[in-house]
Amino acid sequence: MNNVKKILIADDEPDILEILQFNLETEGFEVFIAKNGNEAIEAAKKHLPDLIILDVMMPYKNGIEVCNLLRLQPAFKETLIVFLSALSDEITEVKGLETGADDYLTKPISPKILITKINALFRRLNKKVSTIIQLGDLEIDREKYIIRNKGDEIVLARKEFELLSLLAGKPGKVFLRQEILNQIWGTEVIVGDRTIDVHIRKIRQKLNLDCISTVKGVGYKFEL
Amino acid sequence: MNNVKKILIADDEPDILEILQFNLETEGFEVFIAKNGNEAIEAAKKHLPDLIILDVMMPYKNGIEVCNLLRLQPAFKETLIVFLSALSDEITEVKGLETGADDYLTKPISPKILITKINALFRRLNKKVSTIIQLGDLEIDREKYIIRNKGDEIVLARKEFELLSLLAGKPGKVFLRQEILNQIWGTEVIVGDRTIDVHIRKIRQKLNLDCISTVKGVGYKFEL
DNA sequence: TTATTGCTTAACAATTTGATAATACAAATT
DNA sequence: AATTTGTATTATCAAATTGTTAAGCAATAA
Repeated sequence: MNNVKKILIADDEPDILEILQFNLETEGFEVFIAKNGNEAIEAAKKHLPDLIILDVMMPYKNGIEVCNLLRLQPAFKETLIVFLSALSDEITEVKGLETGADDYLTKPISPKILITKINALFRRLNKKVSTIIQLGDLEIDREKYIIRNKGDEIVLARKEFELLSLLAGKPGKVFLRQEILNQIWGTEVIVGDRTIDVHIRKIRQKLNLDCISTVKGVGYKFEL
Repeated sequence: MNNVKKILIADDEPDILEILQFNLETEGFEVFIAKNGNEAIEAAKKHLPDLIILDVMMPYKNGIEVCNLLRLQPAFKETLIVFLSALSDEITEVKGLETGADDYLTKPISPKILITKINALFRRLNKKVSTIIQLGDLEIDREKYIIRNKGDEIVLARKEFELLSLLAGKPGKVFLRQEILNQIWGTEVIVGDRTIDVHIRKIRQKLNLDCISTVKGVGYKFEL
C-alpha cells in the first residue's frame, strides 16, 4: 500500500488505451492493459491492481459484467473500480453505480481530469484505511478509540492512546523525545521529560506487551 | 421529501437562469433563482431546496464559496449541490468535488441532459437515505422521528433525537465534541459544552439503556 | 393568554487524567 | 569501584473533564 499504485485499464480501442497508459505512467502509476472483458479479469487476478478502469462497451464481457464478477471475489472487494463510457449514457451510469463502482467517467475525458479524479479516489481510500492500525496481535482503531490485544479490549487514557498511536504509526522508527512532545503536546504547552516516561510506563503496563523499546539518550520506538 | 422537489439556481447570466428555470419548471420542479452568491445563500436558507445548482463564476461569492458555507450548516448536509461552469475548467472541477458537490456540469449543457442528470441524482439520493436504523432492540426511524426500544416507543426531543441519530449512525465511532457541535448545531450557533452533556444525559435517561459511552477528553460514542 | 415542552446555562459534585517530585535502578564512563 | 548520565517506578497533587440538578428563557400548542 505504500509503494507504486497499480492500475489496470480495459478498453477495446487501442488509441484510448495508449493515451491513458501514457498519461498514467507519466504520473508515476504502474499500468496494465486489457483489450476486452476476459482479458481484464485475467489481468486483474494476475496483477491485483489498486484501481481498475473499465470501458463499459467491450467484446466478450462488458465492463459491468466484469465489475460484477470481480466484486464477487474477496480479493476485489476493496479494489477501486471506475467505469469509462462514451457519452453520459444514463442507464448505464445507474447500473454501474449499483454494481459497486467507485466512480463513473464519460468519454472523451481529458487526461488531466482523469488523473485528478484518480488521485481523489486514492486519497479517499487512504482516509478510510488509515483509521485502523493492525500490528500482530495489536489493533489500534483511531476512529473508535479502541485498542485490542488478541481481541481483548484495552482502555487507555487520551494521552496514552495518542502516544501509542503515534509510535505504532511508524513501527521501527525512533521518535525523539522532542518529536513526541511536539506531536502529542504541541509546542505551546511545556512539560518535563519525565512526563513521557510515565506515560510510556503506563502503556507498557496496560498493554502487558513488550512492544515499546527505549533507545537511550534518543527516544522510543514501537516494534513488533 | 415526497412532494414536489425544490430547486435553486444561482447564476449571474439572466439568459441561463431563464432557460434553466423554464425547463425545470416544465419538468415539474419548483424553481427559485438567485443572481449572485449572497442571494443564493439567502434563498437557500429561506426555501430549503432539495437541489442547488451553482454557477461557479458569480459576483460577491463564487459557487465554491457558497457551497462551502452551506455545507457547514446541518440543514444543508444532505442537500444536493451541483456546479455549473463554462467549459471544463479542470482546476475548478477538482476543487468543486473536494468541496462536497454531488456533481459537476459544464456549460453549454442541453436542458435534456441536465434534466436526466438531475433525475439521476434524486434517484440516487432516495436510495442512499435509509431512514431506519436497526441496532439490537433499538430502532431509529429518521423519517418519522420515532425511536423504539423492544417495540416500546420512546419520545425524544428534536436535539436529543438528532444527537442519538448521529451517534447511532456510526456505531463505535467516537464523535468529538466539536464534531457533534458542527453536525447538530452548525457553526453559526455557539453553545456551551455542558449542553451536549445534558442532552446525552436525557437520552441515557429516556432510553434507559447503556448504549452511549463517554471517551474522556475526546467525545462520545454509541455502542451496542 | 396560559400551559407545556424543549433548549441552554449556571453551579457544583464527582471523576478521571496528567504532571511532577522523589527515589530506585541500570548502563556507560572515568 | 565510583561517578555520571539517563530511565523506571511510584505516589501524590493539581487540573481538566464530565455528570447532575435546577432554573430561566424561548418556542409552541392549547
